[in-house]
Amino acid sequence: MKTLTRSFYRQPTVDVARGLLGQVLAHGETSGRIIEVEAYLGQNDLAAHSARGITPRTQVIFGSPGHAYVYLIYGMYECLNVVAEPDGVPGCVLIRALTPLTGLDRMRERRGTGDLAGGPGKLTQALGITRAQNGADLTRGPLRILDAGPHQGEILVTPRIGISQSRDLPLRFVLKGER
DNA sequence: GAAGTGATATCCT
DNA sequence: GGATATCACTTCG
Repeated sequence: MKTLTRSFYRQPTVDVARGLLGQVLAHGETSGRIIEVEAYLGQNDLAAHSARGITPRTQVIFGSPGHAYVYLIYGMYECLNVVAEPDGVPGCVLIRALTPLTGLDRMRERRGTGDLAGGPGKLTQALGITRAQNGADLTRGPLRILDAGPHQGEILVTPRIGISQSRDLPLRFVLKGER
């Protein structure tokens, strides 16, 4: 499988979000198919971390596309985002859920029992992704997204989950039947 | 349905 | 400098 190239990420955030569905997120021996994502825009989107401009934490969102934005939420969970849009333009895609493909034993080791990658905080644990990967290049290195080709199946579009602002925007994308 | 957890941003002195 | 409110979640009851 080929790794997704920089030009794929250098697109409008919503296009990157839709394009990521069905692709394969891989970290070392562990990997999974992306089945649920959310887009976070830079403008007119108060739920986005980048909404109030550039800060030490949000600078990678404004940086080069195809890099990872990893942050800690609620004191205990990491969330993985993919930076979209050209350099200097904010926009990122939150990876919300995977179906595990390889390295299942390793994932179980890291997660313990129960669901492996059905939520944003779970999949980072299962793949061993932490803030150490913040800013990592997804087109090279151990953390990558692979091009699995076009997926068959419908994309469901819904409002985003777990946010208090800009709830109405239809920016959550799910592969139908994979949820 | 609620608690737990700590970094971050935005106030305040 | 310091205090406080908020938060793109998970787990256990």
